[in-house]
Amino acid sequence: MAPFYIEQEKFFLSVDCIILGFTKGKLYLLISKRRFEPLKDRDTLMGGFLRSGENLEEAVSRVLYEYTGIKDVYMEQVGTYGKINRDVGERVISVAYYALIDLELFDDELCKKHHARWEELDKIGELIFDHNQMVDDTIAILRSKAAIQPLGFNLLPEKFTLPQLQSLYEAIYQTTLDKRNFRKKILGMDFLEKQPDKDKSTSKRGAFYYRFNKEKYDQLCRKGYYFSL
Amino acid sequence: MAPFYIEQEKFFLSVDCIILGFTKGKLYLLISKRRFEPLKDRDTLMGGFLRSGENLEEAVSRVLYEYTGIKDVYMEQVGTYGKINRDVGERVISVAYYALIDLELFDDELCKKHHARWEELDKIGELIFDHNQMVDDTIAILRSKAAIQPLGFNLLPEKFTLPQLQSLYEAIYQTTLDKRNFRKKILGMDFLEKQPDKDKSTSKRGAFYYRFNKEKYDQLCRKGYYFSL
DNA sequence: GCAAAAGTGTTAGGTGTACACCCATGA
DNA sequence: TCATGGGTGTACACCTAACACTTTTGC
Repeated sequence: MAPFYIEQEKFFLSVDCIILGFTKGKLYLLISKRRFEPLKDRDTLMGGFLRSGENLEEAVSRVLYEYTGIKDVYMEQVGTYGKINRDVGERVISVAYYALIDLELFDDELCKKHHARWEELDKIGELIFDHNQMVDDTIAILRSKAAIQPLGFNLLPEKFTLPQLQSLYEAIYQTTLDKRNFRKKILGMDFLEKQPDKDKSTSKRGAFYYRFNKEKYDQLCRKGYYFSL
Repeated sequence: MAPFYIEQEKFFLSVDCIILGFTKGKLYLLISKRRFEPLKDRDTLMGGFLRSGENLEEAVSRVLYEYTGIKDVYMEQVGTYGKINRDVGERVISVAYYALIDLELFDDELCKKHHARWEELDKIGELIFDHNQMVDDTIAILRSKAAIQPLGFNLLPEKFTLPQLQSLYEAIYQTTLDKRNFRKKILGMDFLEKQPDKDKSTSKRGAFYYRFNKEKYDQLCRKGYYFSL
């Protein structure tokens, strides 16, 4: 490549990850302690600087793997934050991505190693820079997307129960849903597969497992079908 | 500021603008000819490099003003495009914003000066780099947002008629709407103010002008009201 | 046998959608 | 007077939301 743009300025670019997990009816955010100056040891999202050999998504995957030990995570761009003084060190433009992970796959050892912790989403304290804003923007996106796309399944294990799924939606929308209406709607969509076995960890009777069938869902979409709540 | 991050790499950052206008029942995109190498003279979105003294939105406003002569435009971030080889010159990470402008305010002289032109949205040819992708992403966002937020008014003059407004929504969603149902719904929302005068440019009878009352709309929102289509 | 969570149908009210005719005016 | 686009009301189907009791089983 010829140096076409030499007269232009260059900038530091980072990626920040809003890593969400779900368990026991609550959404959790992975928070870490910043490892370097400025603002060393303050609460921060997982992040890292972009390197010249990688795409944005690759940088996010790298950071994600480093902090969680998980690969192949569902992620989406939240937006880019570029205010001149957002970083108190030097000017850094940051691209935020959120990731939804299944907490059962999560490596607790890595968590300790990075001084990272899962914090309840509605009890998050002050994070550095504009990281709280990034979290808020993520929640807004999650709410609007989860209603029209089956995003939530990324936060659950492969096999999950309907009460679990319902409590996930209740956590996302901070509301309570009618059990009967919820089941009617979600089962009417025809892309959940009932499994023969039950989860007996939360009740004596046990709740049947279901599985999200992506093929069926995609097939329905191609026929002009629309998911909605 | 101390040089905290010296060991990190820096990148070129640009902003690209998807500028949309609406007139005569159709959406138009402002397209320009690239003024420098590489790919000089090819069709491109309006764009420019970020400078160290400005926020992202300021860079967009600068580019927008330069090409259209308009200030105070409604704009939103579309996303950030950072693939390693997206720019054939050198690596450039680009933040895309869309802007909705009222074509009546538009300066045709500037258009000619910049070899820019309004192209019908569904007749856009090949643009440089990933600019077609940016346009597609914009349309997707516009469709999902216009249904739940009164965005469309940014594309119309202050005073507009209901047939105009309806044809705007028809253009955004590539569909036809029932006149009676549309009027019932939109007037039921109570933030359109009927004006005493008519637009007689499209019919002999003339259509009453309306005005979008942002105060009323905000007030309704605060009461938990939700706009929807 | 009882506590605790899982599972199951019906109804009323509201919302979306389809549909056809009269009105005002300039030419 | 006629052609053109602006404006109006109703009926039906569908979807949503509210609601209470039975089942299973470990203790």
